[in-house]
Amino acid sequence: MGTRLSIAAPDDLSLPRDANSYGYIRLAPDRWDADRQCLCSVLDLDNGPVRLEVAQQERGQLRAVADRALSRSEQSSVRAAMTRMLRLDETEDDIAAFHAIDPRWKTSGRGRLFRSSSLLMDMVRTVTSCNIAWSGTVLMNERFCAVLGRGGAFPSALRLARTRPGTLRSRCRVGYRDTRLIELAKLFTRGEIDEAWMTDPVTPDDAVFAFLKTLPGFGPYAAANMMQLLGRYGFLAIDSEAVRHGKQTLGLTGSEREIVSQLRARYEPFGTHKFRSYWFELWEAYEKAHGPGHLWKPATPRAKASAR
DNA sequence: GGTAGACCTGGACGC
DNA sequence: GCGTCCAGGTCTACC
Repeated sequence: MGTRLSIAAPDDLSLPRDANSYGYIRLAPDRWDADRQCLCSVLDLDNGPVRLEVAQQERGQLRAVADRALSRSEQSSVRAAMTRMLRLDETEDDIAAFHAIDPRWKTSGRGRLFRSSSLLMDMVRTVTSCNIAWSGTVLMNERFCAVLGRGGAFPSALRLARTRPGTLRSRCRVGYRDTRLIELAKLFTRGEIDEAWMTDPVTPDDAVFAFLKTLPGFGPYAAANMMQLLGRYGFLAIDSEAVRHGKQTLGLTGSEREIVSQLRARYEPFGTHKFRSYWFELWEAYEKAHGPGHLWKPATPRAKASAR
């Protein structure tokens, strides 16, 4: 007999909209069930892996159903995971502040960006999204969880740190990213990545960004992407998809360098919210082309970041 | 500081 | 079915 638990959410949260705000919802062990409109995931908890289905039946509340009984401590872990993934700790005032700077998203209510249930998972997903088509990222993460994770969950830092590069390369097909991912996991096991420091509002953005760029596999794009995943939205993660958006949707012209420069100028007025302004503009273009994100099926063909 | 080339995979394409 | 080419961001060597 599984456990059912209710999770308090901000009144302005819409699960279909806010879960489908970033492509990581489509990376194992997470999944959006478009038919049942629920968020599915696998978490590795104290007593082993558990499959979860999370739905929203009423305003201000989510309901999670686990496939086995959960201890009190495990229930807290589920709540913490959902809080992180759906950014439930971003208040309505936080979102209103974004809408005050960029009113284009006030009607739709967009403001929250989906992320992973842990910092390590966000970092691995970011590294596996670099220098590869989105379909490759999806495949890598599927294999990563299937090969290394208990019950299909995301592996622990310890498990990843103890994995041989050859295993990652041959069975998870991560290519040259093998040693970078293992080194990253080792930094976690040695306590050299301090999430509290990175999320502390007192820590300057530039210090966090500089630290991220020292991590294996993290260049300017990956570090900027991690900034938004840490709730610091004042950095633009410029990749080939951003340039494509500039050309195709915004009609920018010139060399790639000139387009990047125009993109930076375009989003500069949004200050500490610029990533969200950029991202929701990009996401809106995807939804215009493919329909609402919460109706996308896993097989819907999409370009790389259209699923990000 | 800027630039070129290697890294690795999956997919598209031509034969 | 096979071989070739290409996209994608980071890293390192070199100027």
